[in-house]
Amino acid sequence: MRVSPSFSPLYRQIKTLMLDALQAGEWAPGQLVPGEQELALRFGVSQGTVRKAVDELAAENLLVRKQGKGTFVASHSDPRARFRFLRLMPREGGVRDPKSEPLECWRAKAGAEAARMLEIAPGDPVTVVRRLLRFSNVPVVIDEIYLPGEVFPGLTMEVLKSWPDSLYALFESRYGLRMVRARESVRAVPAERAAAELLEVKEHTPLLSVERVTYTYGDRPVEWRRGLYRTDEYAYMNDLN
Amino acid sequence: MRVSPSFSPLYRQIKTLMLDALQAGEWAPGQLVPGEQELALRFGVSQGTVRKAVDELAAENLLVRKQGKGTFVASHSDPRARFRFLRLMPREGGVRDPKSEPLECWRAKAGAEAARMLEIAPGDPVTVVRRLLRFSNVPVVIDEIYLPGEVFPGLTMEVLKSWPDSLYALFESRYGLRMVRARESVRAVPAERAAAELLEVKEHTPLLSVERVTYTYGDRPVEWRRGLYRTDEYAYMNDLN
DNA sequence: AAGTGGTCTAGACCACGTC
DNA sequence: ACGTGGTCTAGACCACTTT
Repeated sequence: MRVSPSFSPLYRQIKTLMLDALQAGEWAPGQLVPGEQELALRFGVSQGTVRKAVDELAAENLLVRKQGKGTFVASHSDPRARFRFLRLMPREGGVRDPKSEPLECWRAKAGAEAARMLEIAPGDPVTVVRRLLRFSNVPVVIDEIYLPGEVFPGLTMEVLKSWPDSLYALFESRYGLRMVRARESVRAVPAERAAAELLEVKEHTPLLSVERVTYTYGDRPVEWRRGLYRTDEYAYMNDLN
Repeated sequence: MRVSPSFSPLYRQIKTLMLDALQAGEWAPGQLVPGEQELALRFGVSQGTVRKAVDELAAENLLVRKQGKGTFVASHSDPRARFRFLRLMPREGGVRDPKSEPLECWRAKAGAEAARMLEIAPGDPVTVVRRLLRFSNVPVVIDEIYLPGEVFPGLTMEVLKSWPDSLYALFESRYGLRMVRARESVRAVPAERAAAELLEVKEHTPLLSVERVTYTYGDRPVEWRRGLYRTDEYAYMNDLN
């Protein structure tokens, strides 16, 4: 007898409930979440079932387990997660020491492409940020970042300049918004005049064009950016499994 | 009291034993591995412990679980795994329909860089393969592939031509060697004369340079390749978690 | 000592595929 | 009907951190 045309195991339902709690901000980034025993009680299941839900959330980098201490909500402020999405690494060993320098920040209306990527209507307000990334004081990356205005109100140059490091850490603490996953599309393009000057390379030098859409909880896109990377000293590293 | 300075849980030891069996060829690619109950008996642990070991091996794409049927050794012949390492996708939807055309195949001695990448001695024999990948009949990728001669004896143009599709499927069935993971390093470079002609683009057109080292069981490097990708119609897609 | 996550076991039952 | 992996439970004990 067919009983369950769309069967969903208990631990997945628990996982969804925990996702809801994360999205609603009940547990904020960096904070300790209730123990497994307590969650088991709250959801009326065994500890093992909670454990499986937490396992999956930890595998997706939404939670971080620390033996003996507890389970925490992942945070962009965590030093180990600071450059989680930055794949650019030195070609020859060495260290990666990025410094962000905001260049511009203005308000605009979403064009067709930005609207499609951010799943908003064309003409909706967006905030655009341009910035330069230096590694060991050498300019390596230009980013142009499109953010839905509704999601990031009051974002100005002053605010950007007051946050020396990660944009995502700023978003997290100022807007309570955590970036969960991203998808990048990488191509090779020639440097245009303006980009060449900023990156201190000759015009037409091949650059990596890295377009990224970043998603928060619930697969909601909240950032679209295009980066131009110099790849003479650095390379886009990727592990394939 | 400190009891275990280097504690290793049981399921990891089981996992290692299973890795040994895979590496030794006791279970060949595509084949069914013994059931969890049987493995539990063989290793003298509970089914749950075997399960955790298999879980990790499945997460690493070494095994594939199929409910109701059993657990199988992952295989490059599996249609779903055929282009597991190829990140190039059409920019505008559409389908990906790669056809491989071998261009050259010769024997050589490993240079300094190839030797370092393949962890062999400079001067050791290597086989070099050059090939062209066409998508919908358009040339998109040139690959130059370095293989340790010891590992791939008797590899010739005739052999390559007799395998229409995946190189890795060939390696697997002819040499019993499975590619487990890879690391890619992506940069933007200008097209040189020869590459430009093959890819039917103008000289100096920016191309993606994709260098890949591929590893088999036990993190043993067995392939080093450099690809040049046209990225006008296709892009290197990457999911960040 | 107490609390957390991590491991291991044993057993029951469910969903899926095959015979 | 049977065998496979998938889920769920309950309980014991281990490893790590803090009090």
